[in-house]
Amino acid sequence: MDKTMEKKPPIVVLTGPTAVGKTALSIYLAKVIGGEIISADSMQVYQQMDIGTAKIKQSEMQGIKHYLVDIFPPDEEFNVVKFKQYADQAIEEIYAKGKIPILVGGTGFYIQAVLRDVSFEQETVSACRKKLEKLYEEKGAHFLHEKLKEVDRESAEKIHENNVRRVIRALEFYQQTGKKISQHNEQERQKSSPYNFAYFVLNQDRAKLYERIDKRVDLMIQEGLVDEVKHLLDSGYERDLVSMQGLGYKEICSYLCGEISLEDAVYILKRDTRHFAKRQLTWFKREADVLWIDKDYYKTEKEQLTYCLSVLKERKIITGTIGI
RNA sequence: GCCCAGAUAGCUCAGUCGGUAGAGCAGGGGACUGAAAAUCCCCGUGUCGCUGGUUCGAUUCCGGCUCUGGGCA
Repeated sequence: MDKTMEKKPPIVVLTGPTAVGKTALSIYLAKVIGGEIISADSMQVYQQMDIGTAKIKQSEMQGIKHYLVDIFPPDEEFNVVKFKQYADQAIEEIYAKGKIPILVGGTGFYIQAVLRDVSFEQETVSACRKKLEKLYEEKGAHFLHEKLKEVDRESAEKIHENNVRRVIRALEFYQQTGKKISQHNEQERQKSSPYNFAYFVLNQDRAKLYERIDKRVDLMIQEGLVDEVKHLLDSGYERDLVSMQGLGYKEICSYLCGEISLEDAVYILKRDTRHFAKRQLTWFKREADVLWIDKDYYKTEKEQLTYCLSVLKERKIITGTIGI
């Protein structure tokens, strides 16, 4: 073994806002460096949800193994903790084969959990959250926020009282572990990554991205998104499932239930997807050590790939012999 | 051709009893550590259609013009 080589295990991340073109580049990259793909996408894990999640098709995979795609029914709740468990396991499997794991997908939160090896407290999913939700219904957001102030002042200062979901989570954390979530977060933030990683974010001019989003939504409708959602509802999967909160699903549900016209549903879906892309970008901007791949500069996939490879060689994630 | 109603932010519109204007949406920025495609926070100057008049002062009142709806011929 070369002593100068990085001791940390290698990992590649390829992300970016929705519809920017991650999938195509990821396959190209995986083939060239001998990698396997772990999907970092909170919605593509669900079976029967293909069109709306823009899930990669078997034929598009070109023989590259994908982990964490299509693994749960729509009524199974998925979250970061599960993601972290499955992803860590997949990473081990990939190393065992002597290959490089490539994390591909737009859920920045999930990527962070794996890359920084965030540890999650052992918590039992209890009635605790339900109780807090009920408390909110009865007493309102301000009351809950005041309650949080009593047990974890720092969190209360950081979390806006209208952000009920996060206020509830902070309270839940305290009740379940006896610790303050603000302290836990602070601890985890200090951690440095156990990996020798390259974190690529594919991006392009905002107006062009929005055009792509609009087109992709139109395409989803053409490909039968409405039927897909209808089939899910007919199969007994209800609107309030976590999976059904995904973009494309909640809007089409609203149409199928007669609340809005299809035209309005499409308009809202496009708009919400644009908003989502913006939020993703905000996340990536804040992440440290991010390598932006500007599509307006690296215009072709080949140029994008060449850039990636140069970084990977420099960081000794791949050896110098690999080329296109 | 005549009558009526409009013309104000990218869009839909409110408003100023005359002292140069503000909502929603769009758009922009931000937060995020067990729902994250979720959840939440912050950001509003624009020849007030053009042109005369009245006035200390007009986007606001009056006249003319242009355009857009609707009606009558």
